[in-house]
Amino acid sequence: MESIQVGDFRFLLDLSKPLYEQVLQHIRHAIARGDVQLGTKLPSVRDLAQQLKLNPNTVMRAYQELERNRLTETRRGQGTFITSDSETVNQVKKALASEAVIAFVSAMEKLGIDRSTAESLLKEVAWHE
Amino acid sequence: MESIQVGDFRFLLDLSKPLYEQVLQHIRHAIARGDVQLGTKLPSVRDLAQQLKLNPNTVMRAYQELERNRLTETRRGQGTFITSDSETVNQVKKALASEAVIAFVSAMEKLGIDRSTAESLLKEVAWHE
DNA sequence: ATAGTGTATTAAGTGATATAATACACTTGT
DNA sequence: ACAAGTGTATTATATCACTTAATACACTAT
Repeated sequence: MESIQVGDFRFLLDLSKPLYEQVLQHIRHAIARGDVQLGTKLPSVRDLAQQLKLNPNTVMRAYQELERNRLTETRRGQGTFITSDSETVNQVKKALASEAVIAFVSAMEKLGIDRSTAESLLKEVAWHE
Repeated sequence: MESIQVGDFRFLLDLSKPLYEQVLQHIRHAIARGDVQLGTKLPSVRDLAQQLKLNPNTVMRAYQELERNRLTETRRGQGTFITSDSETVNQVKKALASEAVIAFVSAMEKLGIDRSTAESLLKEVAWHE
């Protein structure tokens, strides 16, 4: 596996999930983490496609999903820009975190693992902060 | 959505994931939770297929995956039986729990959420034990 | 003008999933 | 011996999501 650096972003693609989804998530996470400055321009669709060796349509799909989440804004003829509204970023971040929490709790319930046991399991895991 | 009861199992299928995977997970979770007695016989491939309105091949695929996990044993001409080895069940349960924990921690890391914040989020969730 | 943006369209290819129709090997009960 | 019920294998077909490809168009900046 080789990771590819494009601008502020580092991409590591595999075949486990749809490519457009991986591109979407890489950028979304970078924004949520605060790794990229708000208001800055994303690589152009064609640029990113070429560097990641993907079809422009595939990158396009990721970009459109980002805009649907209001994480980016499109300016015709100029490019796609990360939103400058930190509140939007926080909302998205919170929503994604909530999804992950719900998925975890759901998984524990399906396995019949109670709360205290689940908390013990969590503590056993190395946690890089 | 309508859930279908077959023997000791309750199935609720949708189109969000492969059908064979959903069948697999329903049975696997039932075993992990201890909802079914060890050593008992699963519905026959044809029976389950008919009741779930699936193709026998689809059910077959789920059953083969269960056997790969050693959660079931096949006796030619007799049927597919849940393992009697509770240790195997515990191992699988632990492995699945571990996967879920890792997925959760990974999600938090990707979002740049630290441990204490993640724990707070977990506490906000209603937890049916 | 020219080059660089996002965007839309149409076509084609690929792979995973699911169904369908059969056939075979084995076990149990009669 | 036979029939019925098991798991299993094979071949074919259909569908759908994803991806690529090749163009074309509208807009913006230099």
